[in-house]
Amino acid sequence: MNTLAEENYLKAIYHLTENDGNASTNQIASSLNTKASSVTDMLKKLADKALINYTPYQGVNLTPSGEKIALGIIRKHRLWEYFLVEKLNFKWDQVHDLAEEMEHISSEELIDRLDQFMGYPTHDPHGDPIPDCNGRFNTHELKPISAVTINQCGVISGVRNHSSSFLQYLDKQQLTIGCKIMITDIIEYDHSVVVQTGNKEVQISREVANNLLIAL
Amino acid sequence: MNTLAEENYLKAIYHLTENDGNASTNQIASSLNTKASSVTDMLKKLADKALINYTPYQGVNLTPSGEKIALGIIRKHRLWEYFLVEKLNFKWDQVHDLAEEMEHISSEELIDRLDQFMGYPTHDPHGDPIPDCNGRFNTHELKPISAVTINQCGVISGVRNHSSSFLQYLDKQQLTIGCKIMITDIIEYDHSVVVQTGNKEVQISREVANNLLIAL
DNA sequence: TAAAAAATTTAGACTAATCTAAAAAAATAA
DNA sequence: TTATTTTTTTAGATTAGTCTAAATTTTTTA
Repeated sequence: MNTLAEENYLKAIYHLTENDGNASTNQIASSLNTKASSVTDMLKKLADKALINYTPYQGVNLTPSGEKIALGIIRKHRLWEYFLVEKLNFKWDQVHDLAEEMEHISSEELIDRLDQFMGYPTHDPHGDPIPDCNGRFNTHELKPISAVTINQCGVISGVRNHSSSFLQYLDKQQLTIGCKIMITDIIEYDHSVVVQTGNKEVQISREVANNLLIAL
Repeated sequence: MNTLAEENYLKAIYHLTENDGNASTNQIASSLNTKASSVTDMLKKLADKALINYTPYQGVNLTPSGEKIALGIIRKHRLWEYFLVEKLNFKWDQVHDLAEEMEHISSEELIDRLDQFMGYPTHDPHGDPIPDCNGRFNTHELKPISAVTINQCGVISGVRNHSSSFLQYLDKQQLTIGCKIMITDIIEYDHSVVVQTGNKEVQISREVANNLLIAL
């Protein structure tokens, strides 16, 4: 098995390389709140274990076995988040740090039984897809609201930022997962977006629009 | 917060001093599968934190704040065991090691919500009492079967050994928590005990009788 | 109660993960 | 294309928890 620190590095590298190609030492350091020199040390260790491809100064990406481990951790994280919200009635802005701890419980059988217990959910409370026990999940195309044109409709389906302050703001504006919305105006001056949700209209900043994802 | 190692030491000391007075360095070492010298180091650290009373060469016991932490961990352990058996359909012989890992998840709120979700159970799957959120629990008097006289009746209510081999043996003999039994004979030669359970009679060794607890 | 045995502590070393400071490599800019 | 800046790595130290071996204290036994 891998240590807690190793698991956190693999998960960070997974997320940093989800779209692009390689993760840099500094990117990893900042996403784990650690120093670049610590990252270098760990990269050597993970490379020795054949979990990452590492060329000094060139950044890293996951090998198939590293990716498998990362997906296992992400699966656990998202299933625990679902459990916390659906069974224990936590709010979606309260579960991230808890799941961060629970994702390191090692048993595969436990997580598979938890999955079954909850009826094999496909998405966590923030709209992120939950990998199945083989690490597979559907990546439906989501767009940030900032990338959508006027008069388009869609369903809020994900967030790019999981901080509780952002999620609490969305709650207050009633912009939560599953809401049908329409983009009614885009302010030229500061790129704010005016959104029709249910019976009311709200105006959200470019920053918010960038971090709120919809399915068209 | 305390480290994982500290929590394990506090829990071990709690169990070793549950009945008697002080836990010795060697007792702690053997219950944690570590060396006496490692234990001495940790005892100093726990004493510095005022979690144990430690006089060199004299063994240790918990201070009130150490006991509070130990009871918190035991509460978590037993609630997770209950969850694993009642909600995820694990067998009672499969949950100990899993709960050993889960008991270190730190959130109080999580465990209190889990407690509520399950309806505030009072005993775990092995019959051990679950401390409430203030660390209180009832200690009903249980006796090992080896301490009971012929013709006495009782209900199997606990075990002193949590190993899966012992629990699997009890399953096979249909000697599980809640079973009504009667002691029908005690073999003088080797202190085996003959027990009436349901419609059949089984003979159990002194060793087993020592580790199986009943309420009279 | 002195000698032997057992239990405990001390001394010194090791590993994993981290850090700061300095050196080296790569990227950027003049 | 040389100098400057940024990024990354190396060197050496630190902390928590552990270990082995030696020293010390306590307990047991004769």
